[in-house]
This record gives sequence, structure tokens and C-alpha cells, in this order.
Amino acid sequence: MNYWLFKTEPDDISLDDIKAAKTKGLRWDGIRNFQARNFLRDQLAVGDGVFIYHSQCKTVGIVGTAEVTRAAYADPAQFDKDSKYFDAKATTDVPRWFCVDIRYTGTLKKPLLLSQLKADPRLSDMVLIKQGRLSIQPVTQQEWRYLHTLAQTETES
DNA sequence: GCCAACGTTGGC
DNA sequence: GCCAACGTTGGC
Repeated sequence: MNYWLFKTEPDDISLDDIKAAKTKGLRWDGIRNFQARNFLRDQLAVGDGVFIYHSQCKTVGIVGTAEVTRAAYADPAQFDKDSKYFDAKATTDVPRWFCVDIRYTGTLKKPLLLSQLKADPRLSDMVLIKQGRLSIQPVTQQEWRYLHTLAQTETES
């Protein structure tokens, strides 16, 4: 069991969208960064915990949680000429890009703002703090637990 | 909208 | 295989 943080622009996909998909969940696709791709493809497993983080918006920070319901499979968008995620170098035999499915598991009572996380010395080693631009990143078990104590998730399912 | 950080591309 | 140019991310 591992833990992760997924960034998303809420104008595109927000925690509410994930929540609205209910137990059916949704596909987390369009990852086109190799480092993020490698985590996704090689390490994400069914049941892993995911923090959902909103970027490029007014309230930047962690807003809720989800869990992985399907491990990596080839991202169909890379083969779709009409998709902005189309990649001419990808073939069905040798896909370049992968996606997973996730489902909503909870909303934080209060979002954990980036400014707050940055100011917390216990989180100075978080990938989020050390490496700004990475849309899928690992979270340690200690960080996962500590962030939950900070936020007190109310779990629904 | 600006700009810093950083990943990727491509010429040599 | 180096490195400059370029593109993208993402906070502010």
C-alpha cells in the first residue's frame, strides 16, 4: 500500500467531479510527463491512497482523497488523433502513456493550503515542497498520516 | 499575465 | 553526448 498526490486544475477536473463519479470512479489520464508516467505505470496499485490537490486556482492545496481502483493501462487518448493528448510516437504494441482509475473517498474538512504546507517544518521533505512541477508524486506514510491529523478527513464512500 | 524552474528536443 | 533553445508547469 502506497500513497500519492495527484495534481489537477479544478477548472478541468475538480474534487467535486471525482465525487460526482461516485463508486464508478473516473479515469486519470492525460499524464504526459515521464517522471509522473513512471510512478503511474510502475508503482501505483489498486487500493493505494491518493491526495487530490488543486493547482492553478484561488485555493491551491490538498482538498480531498481518493483511491486507486484500477492499475496502469495504456491511455486511450494517445491513439486518438482528435485528442489533444494524441501522440504519433505511441503504438498499441508499445504505448508511451498510461492512466489509472480512481474513486472518491473523502473531502478534507479544511483544505490544506500550499502556503500552510510550505510553512510546516515537518513537511519540508515532501516532494510537493521540494519539486514544484510534478503532477503525480509519492507521499510517505508518515506524511499521509500527519496530513490527515492536520485535516481530519471526513470519510464517505 | 509574469516569470522561475525544469524537462525535452534537436543541432552539432 | 553536450548544451542552447524551447515549451510547459504552476505559484504568485
